[in-house]
This record gives sequence, structure tokens and C-alpha cells, in this order.
Amino acid sequence: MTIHSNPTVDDVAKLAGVSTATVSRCLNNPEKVLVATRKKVQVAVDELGYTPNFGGRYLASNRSRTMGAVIPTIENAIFARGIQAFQEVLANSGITLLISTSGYDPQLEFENIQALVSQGAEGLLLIGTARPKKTYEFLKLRNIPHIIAWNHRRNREHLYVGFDNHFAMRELTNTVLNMGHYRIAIIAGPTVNNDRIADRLSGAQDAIKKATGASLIIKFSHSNSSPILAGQAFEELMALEIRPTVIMCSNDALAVGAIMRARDMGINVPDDISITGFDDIDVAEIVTPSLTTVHVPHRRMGQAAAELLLSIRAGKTDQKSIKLETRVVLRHSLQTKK
Amino acid sequence: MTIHSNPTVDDVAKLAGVSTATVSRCLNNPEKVLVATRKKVQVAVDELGYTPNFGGRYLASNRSRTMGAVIPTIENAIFARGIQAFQEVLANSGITLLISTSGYDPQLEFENIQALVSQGAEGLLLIGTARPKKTYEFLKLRNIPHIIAWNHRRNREHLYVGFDNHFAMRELTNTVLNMGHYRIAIIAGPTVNNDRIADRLSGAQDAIKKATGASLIIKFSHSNSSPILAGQAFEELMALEIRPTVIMCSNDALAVGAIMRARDMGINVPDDISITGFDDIDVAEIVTPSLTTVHVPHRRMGQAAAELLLSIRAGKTDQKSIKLETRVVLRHSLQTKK
DNA sequence: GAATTAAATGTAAACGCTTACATAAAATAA
DNA sequence: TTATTTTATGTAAGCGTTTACATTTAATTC
Repeated sequence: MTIHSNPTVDDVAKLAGVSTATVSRCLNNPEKVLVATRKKVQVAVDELGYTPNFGGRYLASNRSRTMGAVIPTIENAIFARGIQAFQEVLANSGITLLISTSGYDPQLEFENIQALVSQGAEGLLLIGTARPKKTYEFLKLRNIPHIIAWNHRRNREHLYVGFDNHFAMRELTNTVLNMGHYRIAIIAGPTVNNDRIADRLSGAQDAIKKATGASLIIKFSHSNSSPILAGQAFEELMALEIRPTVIMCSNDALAVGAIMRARDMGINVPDDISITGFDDIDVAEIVTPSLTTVHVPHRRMGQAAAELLLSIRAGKTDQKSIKLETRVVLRHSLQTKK
Repeated sequence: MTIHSNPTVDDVAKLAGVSTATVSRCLNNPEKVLVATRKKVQVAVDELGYTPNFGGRYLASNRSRTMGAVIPTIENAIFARGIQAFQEVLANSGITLLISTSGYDPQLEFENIQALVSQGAEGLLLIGTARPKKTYEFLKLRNIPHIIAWNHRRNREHLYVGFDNHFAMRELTNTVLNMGHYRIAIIAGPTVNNDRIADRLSGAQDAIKKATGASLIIKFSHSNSSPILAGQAFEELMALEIRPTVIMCSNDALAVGAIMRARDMGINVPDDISITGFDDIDVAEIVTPSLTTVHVPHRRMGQAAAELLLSIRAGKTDQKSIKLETRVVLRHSLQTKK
């Protein structure tokens, strides 16, 4: 087997009988090259199986054509869907996605961000607002364009593409209250390093505070979306002498866990107790009873984040945060309380 | 604000009073540098906030610390899970994951592969075996280490980390036959560009051919995993004058679609008809009735693929394909036929 | 103490690309 | 026709690293 290093612009140029500059132009600004020349070059490129060397390209142009995303985990439908859309939009502009997962650990997120930046990421997609100051300082120091998604804040220091978790949960809670529920329990993942859950919780509390005669119990699950732990929490709530009339879960995965445990325990949802979720993932429709939840436009969020990052890259300077709307989806797991 | 481009090795070398070679060694082979010198350099690095330029580094060393994956879609739990594991293992070795999705389109997959390679991917994770010759030729021409996952072949031309879809489906079909079913229908996604589904189909056919007195009907859904289209196919099967006794679906998503439609139509699963899936995604346990399916070790597959790629990168040369075991998981959607 | 070996550091040449600038050719204007 | 502008292509200088190889310095041996 002959050892042959990858073809370079020089090889292509020689084969096509043009200069390296022309080859480069064919690749980057084809409109500046005569169609006939372009064709010759294309033939040479195909024949050699040439693809530009990234290092050389990046070094010469100072552009990596790469964007990074640091998310808690891909193994969660809500992130998977948004990231998929994010990647699609980037790919349409010839940008490759660098991906990294932090497992909800802010320190690991920081290291991942550094790694992605040193890999040349031209911009970053980050989830939520909960991270140490040093992370933001690093982003500022290195002047890295970044989008904070899955949540929203009014401040103008960062760009947000997300929705108002607090508001959405308040809306859902109001719906629940209006349906006559008065003893509300919440099963929530840990709020440490998770502003989305913290916001949802405070949203529910807000609504309940304003309602008269409604009470609240909060149970924390030890994992953000473990159906099994949610089942455990559900059991504890059912063991109470005065049972809640409704259990609101901080996301659909927990709600599904609660519903499953109810089924195992012979408790009827929603006749004996109502349950709600948050996110509107696929399972919400599949589970029995189907889940009342808050619909979140994950795909649009990913798309919008990518578009924002691309327009910053293109030099547009006055970008604004984007707030997406959510809506309560009524299904069978929530029932009027008589 | 002063415009200052990022510090370079030269800046660091000058400030520390050493040569660029020494700076480089401090970063890459610290043991080759005197501790005292190392400290001087460290001070300079910290003072300037220096981080090595990726392009320069890659160009000079020809290593990108990057691996690529081209998958059909992230928005499918079976890939998300495997990719998550794949990424975790890579990250532990300081390798960043480049990700790209093809939407089951071989041409787009080819382009994505080229893009990732030109972004410097040192190795690739690919899904399944169905792709045009030119893709393989490109991989060979450029000598790109690559793993083919989610399926398995005996040939030694490529490295596989997967499971035997044909065998697994045959096993499941035998289980179904042993439980007394004799009229079997299959709802399958399109087999074009999807060797996994094609293999599963042939596995089922194999088993049925060997059984006496069993018949088979095949319905194709127009999408790989659309629960809605599966529902439609289910309805058509139910409209037959002689109904099947069991419907086997080529994956869990389709099976769930069928179960939902059955519920809507007032048909009882499994009393009126049995249904099976494939993959054992989370929903399989959640849906009512819970789904009999084939368990696939997605996480282990992702891990193994990453480890293989890493050891190739480390120079180990005699790597072998890995075949992972699947197992039939019996749940409530499949019932003995009397 | 001189000769030899080992260790630490320096010098400078790639690596493959883009792009400002130079040049040549073609189109237009005078 | 000649002068001017426009268009297409070529030339060559970086971009920031790494790493053979050369050189200097220190340690060891005889």
C-alpha cells in the first residue's frame, strides 16, 4: 500500500492547470471564477477526492465554520429535539456542530466550554442561566458569541432564545386552580444548577399564593428526570393522611413516572388524583391517561438560536433576545375537582 | 477598548525569555523541560491568557482531537442514547465530538462525511451498512478510521460495533410462533437505505418460512418511525376479512403508534390482537399495555465504538468488530394465542 | 582534568490554506 | 486606434504551531 498524504490545493491546482488562488476561490467565492475554470477545478477535486484541510483553512482565514453546544445530556428528548433543529440550520450554512455534554454540572460545563472554544468554536449554545461567574467572565474575555436557551431573562447582558418558565408554570397552575383543585403537590427535580426548574417552582408558588384556600406540598426528586424516583415521591405523597388533589410535576418524565406508579398501586388517574407535566414530549400523548402539560416549542428554539448565531457571525451587530410562547395542553390526566 | 489579537507562542516565548520550541514542549511534553523553565513559561501563559491556536496546532501536528458521527437523526431515542455514551467516552480522552445528521439520506450522509473529514475528524461513527460505493471509496481513499454501528456483518472490510438485526428478529418471531400465533403481520418502515429494517424483515421471514402453517402479511409505513403512519397501517390490517393474530413492528415507535390506534378503535391489546416492537426504548415500558420487544444495548454500543476508535487513534492496529447481544423482553402486549 | 555522554534548549523549516496585491486579458470608452 | 475600466487569474506572504536537527550546558566516566 502506497503511503500518500492527502491531496492539497497545490495538487488540485496542478491537475486543473490553474493557481492555488483560483482553487481557493472556486471553493469559497465561486462567483468570482469563470464557469469553465470552475468546472476544470471541480473535475480535479473529484478525481483527487480533495477536501480542504481544516487547520490550514482556519489558520489562514481565522474562521472555523464550527459552532459549539454544551447541553446537560442528549439523552433527553427536550434537548435532543432542539439540538437537532439547531444542527440542521447550521448545516444549511455549512457550519459543523461541536457537541459536548455536562450532565448538569457547572464545572464540567465550564471545562467543556473552554474545550470547545479552544477547538475553534465561533459561537456557543448554552442551556439555562445557572453557571458560575467565571464562565461568563471567560466568555466575555474571549469575546465568544453565545446564546442562552431554554429559559429567558430580561437583562440585556446576554442573548436569550427561550421561554418564560416561571410564567408558563404559573399559567398551568392557574388552570389547575380554576378546575377546583386546592391541595397541590409538586414533584420537582433538584433546583441546584437548574434555573428552569427553579423558575417553574416559583411560578407555581406565585399562583398558589394568590389563590385563596389553596395549599402546597413540595417533594424533590434527586434526579432531574428519573421516572423511578418520581414514582417513589408519588408513593410518599399518597401515604399522607391528607392527600393532595393534584400532583404537578416539573417535567413530563417525572409525571410519567408518577402515572406508572399510580397504575401499579391501583390508584386511578385522574379520578383519584390528577397529574400534570411540563414540556410536552412525545410520551405525553402516549401514556395512559394522556398527560396535561405545557407545550414548549423545542424545535423552533433550536432553529432560532442557530439563526441568531449565524447572523452574529455574518456581522450583524444589534441582535435581540427572542422569547417564545408556550401553551397549556389539556389532556386526560387533569380532571375538574368537584 | 484596544484591539489585541490573541497571544501567540511567540508572545509567550518572548515574555518568558525562552524559545517557541520550549513553550510548545511545556504544553505538550512538560517532562522534557526543566521545572524552573516550566514555571517561567507558566507565568507568561497565565499573564497573557494564552491558549494555543487550534488551526496552527492541527496544521503542524496533524491531529485535531476530534471525532465525527453522522447519524440519521438525534431526535430518536435509540441514536440519542448511543451517541451520548459515545460522546462521554471521547470526552474522557479529551476528544471533541463533531456531529451531523443525514435524515436517512445516503447522499446527505456522504456530504456530511466529507464535511466532517475536512473539519479534521480523526475517525467516524456511522450508522448501518446501506450507503453508496463512493462513500466507502472516499473513506478508503482518505484512510479514515470508521466504525459501522447499529448493525453487524461478517465481512472484515470494515469495523462493526453492533448487533445482528436479522438474528434478533428471528428470535422474537420464534417466540411469537411458539406462543401459538399463526397469522403474522408486520408493520415496517421503508427498507430503502435502512439495512437494519431490511435485516429485521428477513429475520422474521426466515422464522416464518421454517414454521408450518404460519402466514405473513407485510405493510410498509412511509416513515421510519412515525406512530401516526403506523396507526394507519394498523387500521388497514384490522380491515382485513381475516385478521392477523399478531402484529410485529420493526421498531417500538411504530408499535406504540399501533397500540394507540387500537385504543382509539376500541380494540383490546393483547386480548384481541398481540403487538411487538423492537429496540426497547423507554416508552416500551410506559405504554399500556407495556410492549414486548427486543432489548438493544445502545449505550454499550456507543461506548464500545468510542473505545475502538480511540485505540485505533492510539496506534493499535489489529482491532476487531464487536457483536453485542440482544434479548427478547416479554411484556404485556404479546399474549399466548389459544 | 580531559573525553564522553546525556539533558535542556534553540533554530528554522514545514504544515495547507486564504488573500492582498500584481498582472494579464477582455470589454468599454474616448 | 488608443486609453481606460473591468474581469479573471496568478504570485507570494503570512496565519500559529510542532518538531527534526543543531547547539549549548551539565553530568558522568576514565
